[in-house]
Amino acid sequence: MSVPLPPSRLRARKAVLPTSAVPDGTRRRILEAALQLFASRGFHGASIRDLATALELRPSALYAHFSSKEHVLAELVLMGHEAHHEGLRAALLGAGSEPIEQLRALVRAHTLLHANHPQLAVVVNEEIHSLPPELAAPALALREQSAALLHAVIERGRAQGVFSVPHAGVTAAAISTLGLRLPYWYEPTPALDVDMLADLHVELSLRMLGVQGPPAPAS
Amino acid sequence: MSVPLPPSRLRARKAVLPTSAVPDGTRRRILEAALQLFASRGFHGASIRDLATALELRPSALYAHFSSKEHVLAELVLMGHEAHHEGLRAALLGAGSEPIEQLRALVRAHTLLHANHPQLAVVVNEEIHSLPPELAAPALALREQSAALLHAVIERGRAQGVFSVPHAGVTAAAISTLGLRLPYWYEPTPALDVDMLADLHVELSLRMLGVQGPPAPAS
DNA sequence: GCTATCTGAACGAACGTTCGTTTCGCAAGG
DNA sequence: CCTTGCGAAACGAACGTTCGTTCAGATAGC
Repeated sequence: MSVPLPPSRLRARKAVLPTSAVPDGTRRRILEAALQLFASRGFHGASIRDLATALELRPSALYAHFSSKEHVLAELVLMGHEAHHEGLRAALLGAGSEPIEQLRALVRAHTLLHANHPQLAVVVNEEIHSLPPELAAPALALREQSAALLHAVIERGRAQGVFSVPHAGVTAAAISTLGLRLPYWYEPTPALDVDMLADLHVELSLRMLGVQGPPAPAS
Repeated sequence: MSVPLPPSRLRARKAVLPTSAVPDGTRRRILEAALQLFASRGFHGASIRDLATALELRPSALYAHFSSKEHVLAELVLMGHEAHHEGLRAALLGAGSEPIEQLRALVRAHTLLHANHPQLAVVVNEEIHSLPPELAAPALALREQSAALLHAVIERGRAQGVFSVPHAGVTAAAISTLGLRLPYWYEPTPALDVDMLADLHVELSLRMLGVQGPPAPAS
């Protein structure tokens, strides 16, 4: 009951899976509870018994749905990368052929995904290192593909002369990073909702790429 | 011997403490080995026995120097925050009174610290969440002071009209983030050494702040 | 009566930590 | 020069607990 609060990385918020590919049922409940726990205490800091307690189950019951604790993490990590990659791909498809529009779409999607699914963003980016290489590999492959999307847009924009950057790789890293650290400080408020945040990240990204935007409001 | 390689977050590089405040000896060796281990496997993923093995000691020997595993981490986390804060403070003192120069100094120092001490950066930013609140508190206080330094410079620049940002808080977060994610992708090479990287981060930061820099080289 | 799900008990291993003993460098005393 | 005593450091063995996981059996829905 009155156990001293364990340290927590993310304010407790209900974890929501970004996909409907996992049908309702115990398996989905396990994934959502594990997402919450792994995000707040880390993979090694959250035990199977913690997970079972959160689900009001006995530890052994989990093994009817997953073959090991690592496989639960692996599924979360893969799912997160899939949602991310699919989000970027869809955004790019919906944008026109102009690099500026494409970049706007990518940064918006990247920011919205990280802001709307902070726990998954944390687990995907931190706890993937707790997976053995063979379980992490599929996710890492997806990650490379996602990075390639951004690089391609930046390179095209540079070739067309609409982007002007001192160093494409460092700039791409900077833009990706905007989203990656979000879960650690951002929380939606009426004064700064996810949509405004995405617009701000687009603006910052374009500035880094040397695109002259509209003058900033006086505020 | 041929144990299957455990997953690792950071390429193995010798961990160097950024301070000479810790005298040579076993205590310092423990801190450096723990830094290496905690950075690569995480606090919960690295055991006292792992640490002892790396030091060619028996687990019990460590307790002559630290009262618990948590206290080893706490010392690393505090030391990292102190080095960071002191680095920023010194950089700011060495800069003039112009916001642009002050920002350049802060971003340079921030980037150099993270690039030169990647393990410490990772431990400080990720593993601090494994500490009980009372051990994390001193470091968190320092962190707030460091953030305040950046905020103050941005606010002064904005008041003087040399910076023009759509949202000061989000821009400050973006600039901090540039350094925080460095350990995960950057490694010094002749083609991109730490000094060039710091310059690039300064340039990106000034662009985000709406400062017109020199035109980017054609490369 | 088959299948899917969960329980209860238990397994061996690994965990952080404690404690009595041993080792060793070194200064003091004869 | 040898002995003695001392404090710091490391050892070796063990502690109680928690870890991930297994498995035979109970339960429930089709």
